[in-house]
Amino acid sequence: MGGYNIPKATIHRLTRYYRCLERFLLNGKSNVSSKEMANKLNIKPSQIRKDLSYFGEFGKRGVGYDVRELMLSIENILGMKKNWSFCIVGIGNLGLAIANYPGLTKARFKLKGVFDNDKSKIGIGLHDDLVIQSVNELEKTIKERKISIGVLTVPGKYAQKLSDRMVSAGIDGIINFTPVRVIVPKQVMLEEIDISISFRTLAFQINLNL
Amino acid sequence: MGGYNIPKATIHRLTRYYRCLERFLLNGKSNVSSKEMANKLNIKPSQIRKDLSYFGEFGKRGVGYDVRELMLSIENILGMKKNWSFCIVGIGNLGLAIANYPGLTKARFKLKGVFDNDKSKIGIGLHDDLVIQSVNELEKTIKERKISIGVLTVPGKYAQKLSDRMVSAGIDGIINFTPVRVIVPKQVMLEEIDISISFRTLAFQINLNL
DNA sequence: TAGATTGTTAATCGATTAACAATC
DNA sequence: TAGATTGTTAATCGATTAACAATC
Repeated sequence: MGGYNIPKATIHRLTRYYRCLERFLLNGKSNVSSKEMANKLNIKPSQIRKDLSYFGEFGKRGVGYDVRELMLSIENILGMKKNWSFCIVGIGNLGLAIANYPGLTKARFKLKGVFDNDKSKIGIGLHDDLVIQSVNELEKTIKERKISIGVLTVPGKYAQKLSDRMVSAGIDGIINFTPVRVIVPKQVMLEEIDISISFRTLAFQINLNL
Repeated sequence: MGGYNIPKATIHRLTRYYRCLERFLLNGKSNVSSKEMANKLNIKPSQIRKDLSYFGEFGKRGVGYDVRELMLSIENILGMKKNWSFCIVGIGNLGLAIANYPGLTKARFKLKGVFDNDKSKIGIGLHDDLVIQSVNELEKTIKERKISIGVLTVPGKYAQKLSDRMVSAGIDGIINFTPVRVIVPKQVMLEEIDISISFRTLAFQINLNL
């Protein structure tokens, strides 16, 4: 059941640590201290050490961290070298944008299914090996292709129903881009990205500064 | 200079309160208590009252909140009835998706400029009244059309430079969709949305649960 | 008036940061 | 050994939740 109670912020920072280590490695550095990393990232050294301590001991006292080793450790922690399969439900502009998002393939997220309920879209090819399928085939395809992550980019009113269907097909996690909050059982992981809320928050802050 | 030190989470929740009030109004309710709202939203009543208390007193003790009045107050707090103009820098898949994002127009965010440096895209019309412009015209257009929000959907390596250019043209806020963090002066507001981090966080959580 | 619910103060919880003993 | 830096404990900070006096 996992669940060490690790702050989400820690996970976000781990990806930043990794990118930082990549740069150090490129510059030919093989060892690095939490202080050096913290300076680059504009955070406190103890934050880095605390974050890492959730997962084990990766450094040498008095010496620091081996860049390559720490990268491997973070790769392990985050499951970065695993291959993840995902599908996109709703091939509108946003769905298409995610299908073509360059960072995902590099990060081993492989698109294995695309669904829509618009008959004019069904059957159209995507990338080399995919065809837009009817949402009727959602459950069957998730099971057959062992898809573990589902991306919801449909109009809000369909979000909960399609989320339920993915859950019933055995999906492990859902990324919900609709403005509607969906409910999933606790064993299914959920990330919500509400683009309009970022616009709203920004507008509020600008408003405050006037 | 504003800056009451209001948690970002409070702003996010205010938009949820507003949506909740919309539903109550539709159901013909004209008065509502923090308890009733909290039940719907699955949070604590004191959270709602605390959030509202940052901005003033909006209820009647022993009675609750007038639904319509509270909606108006939230509209004011968040600047929801103001018109906001924004531009998109980088008309790839993601930029196009945001250009066509349905919630934004409804929320009074008006697209006033679209830029790219790909010659094959420049000159193409978008919506009724826009044409994709060269990034050379970025500063001029931001000033002429009084654009206050800039959306960055370019490859990461161009992010900082284009951010700087928008800042120098007098932009008020930037929404950065690239995986690269940008630095802006404190008077410029910044929101960062890293889509790949959500995939990564989800993968981590799934990994943990195995 | 008695009951209900606010606005606000105090307590709790969780995350960040500082301090330091352990140790390379 | 002396200096450096870790891993971890304790202190601080900030946000959420509970409690309650004010008051409709």
